Amino acid sequence: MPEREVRMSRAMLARLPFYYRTLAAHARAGNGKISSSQLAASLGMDSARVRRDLSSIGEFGRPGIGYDVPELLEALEEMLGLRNRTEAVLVGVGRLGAALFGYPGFEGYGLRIVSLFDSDPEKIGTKLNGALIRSVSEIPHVVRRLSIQMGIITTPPASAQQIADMLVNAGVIAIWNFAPVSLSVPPEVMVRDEDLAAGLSYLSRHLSGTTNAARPAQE
Amino acid sequence: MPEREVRMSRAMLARLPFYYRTLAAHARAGNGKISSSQLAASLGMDSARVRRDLSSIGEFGRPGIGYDVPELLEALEEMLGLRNRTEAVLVGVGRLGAALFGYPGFEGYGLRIVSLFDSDPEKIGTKLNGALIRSVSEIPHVVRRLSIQMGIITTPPASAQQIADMLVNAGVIAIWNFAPVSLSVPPEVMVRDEDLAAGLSYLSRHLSGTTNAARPAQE
DNA sequence: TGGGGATTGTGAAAATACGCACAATATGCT
DNA sequence: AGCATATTGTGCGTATTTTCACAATCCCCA
Repeated sequence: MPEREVRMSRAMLARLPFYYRTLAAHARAGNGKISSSQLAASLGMDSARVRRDLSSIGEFGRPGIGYDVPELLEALEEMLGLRNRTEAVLVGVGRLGAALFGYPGFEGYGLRIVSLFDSDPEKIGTKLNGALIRSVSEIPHVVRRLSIQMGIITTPPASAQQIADMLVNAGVIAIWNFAPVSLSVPPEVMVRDEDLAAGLSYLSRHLSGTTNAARPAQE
Repeated sequence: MPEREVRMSRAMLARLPFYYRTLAAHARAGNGKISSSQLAASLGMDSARVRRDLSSIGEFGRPGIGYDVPELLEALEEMLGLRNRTEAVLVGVGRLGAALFGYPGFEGYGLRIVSLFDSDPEKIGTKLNGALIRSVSEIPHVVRRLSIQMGIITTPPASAQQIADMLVNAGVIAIWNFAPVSLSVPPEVMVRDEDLAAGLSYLSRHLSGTTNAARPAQE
């Protein structure tokens, strides 16, 4: 029953999606095998790190050969939870919210946005790409009824915390937060902050010439 | 002339935008002072780390008092390069590209998107919010002529590398990449990958129940 | 069958990053 | 003035992460 001691560091976990992405590209290109050095080169990192990361999720490599792309891909999908279909609600149908809702790429990751909410009376009741925009006051009802686990917040920062509270109370356990504020949530709820301004700052700093930093790691 | 030994770790650099964000919110709320513990609480981190980070960019705190919000804010703006106006071009006017172009929040960070490009003949020549969408073949000309330093890539992954090459050749030194691929660029060019799918994976993993990880750090 | 070249997995060292704990400093109140 | 309270800046031990380096493993081909 000792499943295999899965000892995964925080930093490594953040890298898994990048391995996945690169492997998927290789799979599409028809490569059946890939070496740690190739993978490292594609991602601009060290090959030893790739090997250690991959070895920590299982034994997929064969010495002298490399990694089996489909096999590894499958393991990563499993590990990343991409095989589960996830249903989410999106709150805040502004430009960003609309873009996310229309983004076709999420399907491949098992995500489906099943309901839209906004607080603007002008928007409530209208449709976006065929989906009805509901009042935020309906969040508790809808989320609970559909047993939604994920909430996507694309509201202005001022209302984000309040929305987060509503979502959490209604049973959401994962929040994808695009509002530029840090949310407080109970420890069992996972929050992923996607702060566009932070990314922008990173680059601005480079442009201002104040820096001499090397190329940043991803994300 | 020893400017002050600015020794900044990579990890710390990634946190600066979050300090900035939180401080800006406090400034708007009218608070003139803030303590490391308040700041830490807002961001869900340790106060010692806040103090060490802030002390490494200068001496802004006063023992027994805390930090002067406007002063610190100014220092962070300087440090993050937010005082420079940055002009950028955006390539790939799909849903995401359009959302970014219309996003008003970037102004506060000194970013202005001055030109849009796409390869779709249907889009070329049309306007988005009053801005003309040009053919990607005009990238070299426009970027060079306007001395643009930043390129935003919101194209499909397949063409992202090619666009990156064009941008770099035309003189761009910072790339904000929303396409889910790792770009190869010369070392002097800085790339920031903004991979939405990576964020999604992070949360999916939690939902699949495979995890027992605590709340993740930001970004 | 055996040697050569490639590549993994990992022990151990090095480098980073974290957080505790406390001396030093500042304010306010009596 | 003197004491109580608040809060910074940082030395230092610990934990985490990265990198090096190499034995072990595997395929290919003669």
